[in-house]
Amino acid sequence: MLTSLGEWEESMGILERKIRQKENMRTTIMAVALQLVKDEGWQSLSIRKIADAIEYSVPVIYDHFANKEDILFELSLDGFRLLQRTLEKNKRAYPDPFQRLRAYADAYWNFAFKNPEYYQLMYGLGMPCSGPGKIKPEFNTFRDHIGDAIEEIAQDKKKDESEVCFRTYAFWSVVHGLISIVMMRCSDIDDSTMNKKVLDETVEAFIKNL
Amino acid sequence: MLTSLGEWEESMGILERKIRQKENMRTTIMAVALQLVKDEGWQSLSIRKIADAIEYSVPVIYDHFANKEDILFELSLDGFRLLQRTLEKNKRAYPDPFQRLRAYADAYWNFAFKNPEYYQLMYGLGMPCSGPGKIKPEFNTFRDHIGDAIEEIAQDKKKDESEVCFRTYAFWSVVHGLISIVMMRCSDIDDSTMNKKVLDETVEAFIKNL
DNA sequence: CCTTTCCGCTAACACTGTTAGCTAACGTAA
DNA sequence: TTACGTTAGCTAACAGTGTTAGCGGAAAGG
Repeated sequence: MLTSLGEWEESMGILERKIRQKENMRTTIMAVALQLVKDEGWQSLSIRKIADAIEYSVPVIYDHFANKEDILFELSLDGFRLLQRTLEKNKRAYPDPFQRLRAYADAYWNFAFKNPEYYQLMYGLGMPCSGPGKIKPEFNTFRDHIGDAIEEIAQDKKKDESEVCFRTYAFWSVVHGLISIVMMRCSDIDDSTMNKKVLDETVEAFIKNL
Repeated sequence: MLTSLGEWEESMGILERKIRQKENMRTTIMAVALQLVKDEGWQSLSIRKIADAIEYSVPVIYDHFANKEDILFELSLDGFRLLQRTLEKNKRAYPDPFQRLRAYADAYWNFAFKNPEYYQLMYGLGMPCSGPGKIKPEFNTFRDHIGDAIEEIAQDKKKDESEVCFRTYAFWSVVHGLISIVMMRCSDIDDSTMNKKVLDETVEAFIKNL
């Protein structure tokens, strides 16, 4: 029973909402959550803000996700899938493994700075959505792509298995480490061109020694 | 009104005591906060938990810290100072710059895994206590120590300035990157001995090419 | 028509960070 | 001693958080 103008307006909002209702609620929640994270950072994401944005009440969200952490976790998986797609594109585009390694490093760099919110969710230490309990096979996407390229190079040069493993982790580490250091924005190298140059030089030096 | 030197000294004593007590409270809060972070992780640190632990009411904490973020920020600074002390010890212990680089990498590794809570606060992406707004000169401690050692090596081999800069960032990145990857515990290299071996091999390969 | 299912809501619980404002104890001066 | 000003440390509130129990009404099935 409607008892006031306020309640009537509210119910009209709900009615309008039902008219332009979209099919999948889950994807809507994810999209809205991503936008909120992009706008205000993952720290200020709240269930109520999502509920407001999707124009549903709070408990509806819990019909699709176990909890807030779960939403952030799914978002990070989306991030991994997005990165994976660009890596696979590069894999097809560069048959030469040396060129491919350069392309992978570039792709990782570009991904991180074009999608800092994803990068934080995916690789942030002590993130609510990651850690020992939350194992993501997707986490190793970048390593696996590097590994393939380095193995291809190793076959020509007859290097052994463990050598390939070490080189793979070394490459992954140097690229990931540099990007996360720069992302913390505490480095006093402020010129982003300079930062990218450091990456390029380092990658080049690494490749030369393969 | 003060009428004699004796009374003045007495009042100074009271003032000093008050200052001492105030500082004492601050360090007590920090100690308790650190313990709580160690026990339950920074995510579950709360002002009320700190208040309970120090057996004072909540607003007392705000006499010593602007907000919760400030407490985490100060904790991270303590972490940097702790790391700095061990780096300086290594600096004195290893006159040979090659040996010193190895020691620095070891120290960084040990620091991270002995004090994961500090490491998270210091280097966690998207941490409430770090980021663009919060500039910490202490952040560059590790880089500066590496830089000195690499410069010393470069002088013997007549390398130029920019080469030193690149090598410094490359070394920092590879050590930091590997540690943070392992700390995320999503890697499928589960044997920690194996992980350390990857670091050692990578560091060795890096040093060989200096 | 009545009954059953179930969608989406309200309202609550137990927390969180933060602060306004009071009380009581303290040091100081008369 | 008494009176006064300072201030330390308190209570209680505000506005927010994640999460869930339980209800109402609409739709579906008979």
